[in-house]
Amino acid sequence: MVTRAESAAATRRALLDAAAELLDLGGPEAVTLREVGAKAGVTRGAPYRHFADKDSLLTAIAAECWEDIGDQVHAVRLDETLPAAKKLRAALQVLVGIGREQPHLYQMLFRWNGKRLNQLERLHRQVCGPEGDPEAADRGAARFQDEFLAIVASVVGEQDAQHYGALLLTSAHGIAGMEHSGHLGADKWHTTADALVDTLVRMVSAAP
Amino acid sequence: MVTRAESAAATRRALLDAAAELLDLGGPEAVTLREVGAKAGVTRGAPYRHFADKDSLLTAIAAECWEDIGDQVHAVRLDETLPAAKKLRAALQVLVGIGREQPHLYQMLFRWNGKRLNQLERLHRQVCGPEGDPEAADRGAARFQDEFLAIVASVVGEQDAQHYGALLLTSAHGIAGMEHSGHLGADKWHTTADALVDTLVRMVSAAP
DNA sequence: GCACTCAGATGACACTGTCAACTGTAGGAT
DNA sequence: ATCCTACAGTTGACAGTGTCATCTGAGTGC
Repeated sequence: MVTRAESAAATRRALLDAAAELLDLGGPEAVTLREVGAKAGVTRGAPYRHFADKDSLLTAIAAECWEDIGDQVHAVRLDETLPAAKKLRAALQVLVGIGREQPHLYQMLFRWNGKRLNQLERLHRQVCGPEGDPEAADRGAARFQDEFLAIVASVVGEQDAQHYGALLLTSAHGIAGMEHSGHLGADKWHTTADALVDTLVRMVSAAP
Repeated sequence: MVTRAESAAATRRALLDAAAELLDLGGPEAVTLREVGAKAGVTRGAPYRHFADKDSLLTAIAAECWEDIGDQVHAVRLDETLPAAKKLRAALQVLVGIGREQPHLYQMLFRWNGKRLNQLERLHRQVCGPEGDPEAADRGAARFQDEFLAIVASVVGEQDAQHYGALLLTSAHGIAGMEHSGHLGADKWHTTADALVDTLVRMVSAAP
């Protein structure tokens, strides 16, 4: 026999998995609460017992992805076999790789946190309804940032880590985005995302 | 008296303007055909006489923006008072500036051309319905690319123009995107979008 | 003058997110 | 053992949405 808490947790997981699959296949528009419920074996209203709204569900997926990214970059940072520059390259490739293989998921990572709740609404949710935990994604992103910054610092020094870290991250983000949107076609620019990342790392490594 | 063609052209313009305003205020979700029609003084069905669907309307807006960007970069390229590196910076700032001041419009520029019609569907549209001209945006982007590449070539030479052009463009795109999504907050990275663009130009100008 | 074309209006349909009200059961209190 | 409560999940409903088939009426070529 399963306790009620276990059952609820299982449903929540099933909802997340179903939503992630739909997101992967057809983007955010394809994630309908009805189909998410059907895939998870419940009905359309059930998700509202676990997430405040559709947006919170997508944010929760992004949060899990951020956590995963944090783990990967953490592993890269601790990998003793890699020289610093290679670590930098590997860390950036984590992002670009997700952008390439799960573009819709990637978009969720960097989207404007749609209904950024003002303090009043957040309080209301905290009292009355299920907490979407909109901060979870931010915390995951911050974890990644810390890991990433440590790697950057090992290449350019603590002093310039913030600036060059931001430069590398935004650039990788742009590479991922334009690769996805088709504006970085090899026939258009005669280069590839990977080559751009390499150049980026090389230039920053040699930066004054 | 107005001819029918004039009236239709005026309506089309009104639709584009109304949609652009709604897009600016509330993003793509806020652009509803009903409200676009209302703002333009027609009803919800009217837009379908000018655009195949909502997506085509948004694409048309993006196309106009690309054209505008092309003009601006063209002017920058011809400006004799600017040294090459400053031209590069100015060209990139055109993009970053739009990302800052009209973020929703900016997103339309680089989105995956949603319903990228396969050849069959495109033929069908060509025969039966109004042409959304999904290529217009691509043409506008290509125009910008040519202008931009010429400026890049004047800095790094013809040989490396494609590669470094792509690097600069993707990076600027990432800067604009992360600034918009709030992931480039000054409190997080202790730097600004403008500073990043400057560093980018400096590094590329000094590149081997 | 007349048939025709086509911009626009209108009714309808399927689908969406969301919520109020309801149901049934797990799990603690008596 | 019995009652009670909390709460996961269901169901019905509603307001919007994009989209299409159909209709209307005025400009236009003959």
